[in-house]
Amino acid sequence: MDKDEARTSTAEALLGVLSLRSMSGYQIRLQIEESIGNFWRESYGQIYPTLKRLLGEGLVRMESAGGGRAESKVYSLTEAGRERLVEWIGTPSTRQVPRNEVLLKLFFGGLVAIEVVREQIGAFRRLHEGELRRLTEMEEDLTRRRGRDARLPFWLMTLRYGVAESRAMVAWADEVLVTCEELERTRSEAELAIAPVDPRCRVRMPKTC
Amino acid sequence: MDKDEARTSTAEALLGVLSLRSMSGYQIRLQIEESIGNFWRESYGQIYPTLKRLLGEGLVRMESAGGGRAESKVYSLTEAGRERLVEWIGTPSTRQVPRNEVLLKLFFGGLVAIEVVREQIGAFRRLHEGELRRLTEMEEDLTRRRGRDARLPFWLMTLRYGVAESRAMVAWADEVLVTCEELERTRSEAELAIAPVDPRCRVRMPKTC
DNA sequence: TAGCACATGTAATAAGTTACATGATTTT
DNA sequence: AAAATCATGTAACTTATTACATGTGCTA
Repeated sequence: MDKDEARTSTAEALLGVLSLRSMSGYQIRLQIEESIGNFWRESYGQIYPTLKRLLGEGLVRMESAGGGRAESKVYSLTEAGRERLVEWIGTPSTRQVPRNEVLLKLFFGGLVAIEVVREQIGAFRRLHEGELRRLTEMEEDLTRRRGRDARLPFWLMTLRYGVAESRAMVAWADEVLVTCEELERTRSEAELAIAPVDPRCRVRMPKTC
Repeated sequence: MDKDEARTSTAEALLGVLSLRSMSGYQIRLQIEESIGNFWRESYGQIYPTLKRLLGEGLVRMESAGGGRAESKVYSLTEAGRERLVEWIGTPSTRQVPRNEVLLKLFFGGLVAIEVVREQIGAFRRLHEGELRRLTEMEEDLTRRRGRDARLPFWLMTLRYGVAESRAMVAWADEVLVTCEELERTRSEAELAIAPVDPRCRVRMPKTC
């Protein structure tokens, strides 16, 4: 259990979006949402303090602007900031195990009726089907609107990631649903083996059965 | 931006592993690692306080045991605990966007030399290739050792998730690597278009070129 | 004039990791 | 005797979200 200077990449995410264009903290949030929002989120509670820190480190520069609706502080990337960003992109990425609630429930699925599991996985499947549609639309939309931008290929590749993932998840869910059916069949067979062959007998069984 | 009682499922994860067998806090950690460790982690800093809370809520029961190497507290699931667990399994799961550092770097990949991107994605590919091998081994091992357990299908399905995911990630990485090659080709063509047609001229160019 | 979009910022809260303190027993 | 394993627990710290306070200027 080492510490190893883990740190998260909030600062680098901000430097990244500022490499697209100069922005206020408010705009950074919107920009994050609509560009890297599929795999990265930042809240104001992170953005404003981080911008202050980056300013202190000389990685961004700030200029007050009153032109818009409200008084705003427009941040831009400095040369040092750009260098930091470029350096970070080349740095090995660490991946930590992300928690997965659906898998946690599935793992203990033996404790509940099989329909409960099926419903859970069904919802998961629908979610990823929706994602698939949404991402495909984004792909088309982005290509239409930013066809000339030299950075488009990189943006599309991140979208393709989501597509690949959701496709795999839909396929996996289908596999699980088949297994659920098999389990149900096995269960009712086991039930039949215990229960009397004549179905009429079941009706006459007492409640404790 | 609503709160909506988000809560995480640390407590339920503990109830879940306690449904496998009664355990001490220490053993819970080991058990988590080797059963749901592919998609769920807990640290002692979470486990011990949560156990205390669950005990207070009557969801687990505790018995001191001195039989082992050291004095230990063995926790078991109560009926209420089991009910809570079962109820939770049927509850709709929420998914929040998990941060993805590799995608963040790829998104801003236009800022660096293409080899840097390729190295980053190459490492990602190797990681998932390794995962694929590891998970497949786990699958075989688990089937061999727990072939009779009625819960095995559920355990295998969570493993299949990882397999499906890593397979998709390897395929995606290959797709990205191909795109990188294309980008490189396009770049050198653009370079050629600017540079004189006769390659001998390049050698005679001054450094500033 | 009410409400919305733009805008900055912080305090409270939550969740979680890491590192440490402590100690018994077993293995090498 | 040293090292590893089993075991409990907490304090410090980090990270992040949420909710709120505050205010401007445009639009319906």
